[in-house]
Amino acid sequence: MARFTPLDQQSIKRQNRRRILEALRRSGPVSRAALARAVGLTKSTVSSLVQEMLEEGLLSEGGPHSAGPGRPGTRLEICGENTLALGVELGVEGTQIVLLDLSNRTHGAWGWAVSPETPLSERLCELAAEVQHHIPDPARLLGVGLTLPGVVNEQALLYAPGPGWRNERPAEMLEALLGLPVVVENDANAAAFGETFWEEHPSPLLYIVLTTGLGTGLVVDGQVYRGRFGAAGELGHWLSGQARSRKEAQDAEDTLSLRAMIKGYQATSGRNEDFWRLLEQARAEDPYAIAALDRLAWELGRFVANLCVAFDPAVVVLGGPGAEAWPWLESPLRRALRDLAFLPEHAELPVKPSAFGHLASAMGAAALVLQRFLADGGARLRSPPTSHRVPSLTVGA
Amino acid sequence: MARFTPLDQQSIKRQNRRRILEALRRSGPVSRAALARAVGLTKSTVSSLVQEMLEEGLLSEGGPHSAGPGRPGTRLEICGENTLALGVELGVEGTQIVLLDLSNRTHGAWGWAVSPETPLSERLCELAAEVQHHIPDPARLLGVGLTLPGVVNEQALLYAPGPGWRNERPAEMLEALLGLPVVVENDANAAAFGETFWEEHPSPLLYIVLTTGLGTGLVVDGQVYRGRFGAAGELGHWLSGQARSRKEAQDAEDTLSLRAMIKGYQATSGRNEDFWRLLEQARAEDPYAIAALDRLAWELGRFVANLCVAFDPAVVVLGGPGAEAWPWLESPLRRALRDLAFLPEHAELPVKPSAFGHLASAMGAAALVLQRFLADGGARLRSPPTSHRVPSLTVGA
DNA sequence: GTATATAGTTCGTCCGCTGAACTTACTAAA
DNA sequence: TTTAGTAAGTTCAGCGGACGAACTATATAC
Repeated sequence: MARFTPLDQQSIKRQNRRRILEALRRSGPVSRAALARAVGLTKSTVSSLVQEMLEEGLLSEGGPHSAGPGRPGTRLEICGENTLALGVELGVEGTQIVLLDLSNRTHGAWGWAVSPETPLSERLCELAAEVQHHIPDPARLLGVGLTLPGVVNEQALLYAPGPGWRNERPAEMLEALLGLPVVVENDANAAAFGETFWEEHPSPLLYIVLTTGLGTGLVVDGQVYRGRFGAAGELGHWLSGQARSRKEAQDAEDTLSLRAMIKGYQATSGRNEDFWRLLEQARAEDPYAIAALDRLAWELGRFVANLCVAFDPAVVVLGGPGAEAWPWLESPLRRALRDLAFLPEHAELPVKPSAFGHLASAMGAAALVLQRFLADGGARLRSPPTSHRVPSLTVGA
Repeated sequence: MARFTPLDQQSIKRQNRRRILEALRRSGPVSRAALARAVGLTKSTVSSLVQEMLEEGLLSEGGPHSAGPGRPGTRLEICGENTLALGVELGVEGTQIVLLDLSNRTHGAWGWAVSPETPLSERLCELAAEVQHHIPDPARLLGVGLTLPGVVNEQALLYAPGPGWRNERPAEMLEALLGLPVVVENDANAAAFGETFWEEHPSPLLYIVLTTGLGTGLVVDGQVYRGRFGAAGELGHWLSGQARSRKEAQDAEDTLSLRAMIKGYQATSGRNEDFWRLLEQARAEDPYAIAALDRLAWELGRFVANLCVAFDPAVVVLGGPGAEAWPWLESPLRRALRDLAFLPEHAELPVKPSAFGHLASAMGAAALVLQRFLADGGARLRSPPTSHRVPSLTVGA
């Protein structure tokens, strides 16, 4: 039986600190008084909590801000320098990195391609070297978020069909290499989380990653839903048809994925081109390309309609390379959704492309690190508050 | 933006009271000292909280309980009389009622059949009359839980395909009729919740209701997952095939449901019999009946395998009339699951029949009422016990 | 009986939030 | 320029709730 850790007064404090940080993150620089109103605490409480956080170097004071009569407030801000998080997407075909902080600033974003067969350990070493070279003073980071294109269960990778990895422990490996806390997550889950972390979205949010294959991530009330083994949302592997074994069976990816669409396009047009070329053709109004995208959109609409009777999301966000085709997808998708919706409400379900494009997973990974930090009310995860005022850090944008 | 209600010391107290109640509910009569160990509080804290709850009539003291050397403890128990909850399942073909309390005692269970076309208002009046007649002093109830075979969103019924109800407000109606708080929930969700409330289960738990149609309920960490409109888990309406409209389309119920199975059975055997007769035939080893059940089991296994890549449950519970066929379903289902599992882990997924048979939904409904009560730390939802609520209460002394 | 062990109570202490009173710093009108 | 008005931020006594040590109560083992 789980050991209970009953709430104590400190947990209240932690909670209130978290709320202050979240309010600051959302509403930008505001005064203590405004903060108190926003989080529902008294001025005195906010004042003393803010005082602490200032001393810890978590917040910083800006100039006075006058608005109408009365004493002007002092602008409070989250100190970005001390709340840096690194987000890394280890994709099948490349690695993508972003460096962010809690004040919503992006300090850098870069990536590179890799060969799909590279072993995970090699990818991690490569990553570690990159971090050591390009990030001055990595010890200041709160941590590293790492996403993988596979099933992640309790920081372990169970299975990644794309690159063919099985039963790996990337968190431990990377922690050893970098000496930093590492959070591992499935790529679609991370992207879904990132979307809710930086944008205003209703809950539940369902994120669909449309790439070679198909995957989804679900965030409910700010929490990633993973299921027992982290396989929740692996809907690309939903079986249709009557086959007696998984190998013979057809799955959702076989009809809904860029791979499937390109196959159809190649068959009808006779052209042997990849997704990006196909998009170019569509821009040039090539009927084969447009027909292929239309079929994709319809399949996607059918899929979304089905997700409504499974997860009943309040919003659906489309990500992955497939999202680049959004202009061609939107209206046929909407039509399919209207024709196939179970509830009339589902026909109006908001569906939109990701706000972060190809950075979505990496941004989500970083968000997971920041989220952890917030959950602890901004407690220093490492290097307890001995010397708080550390020299400032600037990273190439 | 949601109004924040920051934690105060009272919420800690409420939380601790809840934990004490939950520990007592699980572990039966125990001493204050044992309780303190179980919930991780000090003896003094437990003592004072228990003192209060005794005075409120929430707990009662039993005789001393001696175990080895040392002063024997005083057995503490939840007072059933003051924690009664009524659970009602309004099914398509009948109404089922249970009367329970927090100490896990069943005070009664009964039901009756109704005509499927009866309007909802009539069903509720009939129910109210039944309650007034058969329950002495209904005012003592903590509340009534009501389940409906349809989509329930924020206490309103959006759509119930079975009886054909749409946009009804059963909670308000029943509250007016009975003068009691009412909680409304989808039948599968309630059954799922009941299963986690009274049995030890890992999370997430997925409950499959196999009746004429097909529905599921999901409970994650003790919370029912409903989605935006309460349509989550309406998987009977998952579409397969390429149809262009919902009417023409085939859905999961068309292949996986008792209706579908019976249709198949009637076609092969030429016999025009219902599910219960089919079960009798199976008991008599009729090959047609057994073949029909085998097909059902296989479809169910395929469905469960798919649910693993959608919800990735830690346990699946089978309910509804279909669960009565469990002896014939178990092994073919297991086989299908093994052949179709995405992860090796999924092949071993625990699948079991509901512990509560045809009472499952009604028990779940009652559980929802009790759960609310617990969440408030056992605060009287109605009729505050004289001096303990508004005036400043004297602790200890 | 004596020793030991456990149950339950009492009371002083600590911690975090509150609310009222206060100081500070600005705007606007006289 | 003065003065009233208003809002920001600080201070401090007080309160509620958990804690822990010391205490009392009541059993078993010998």
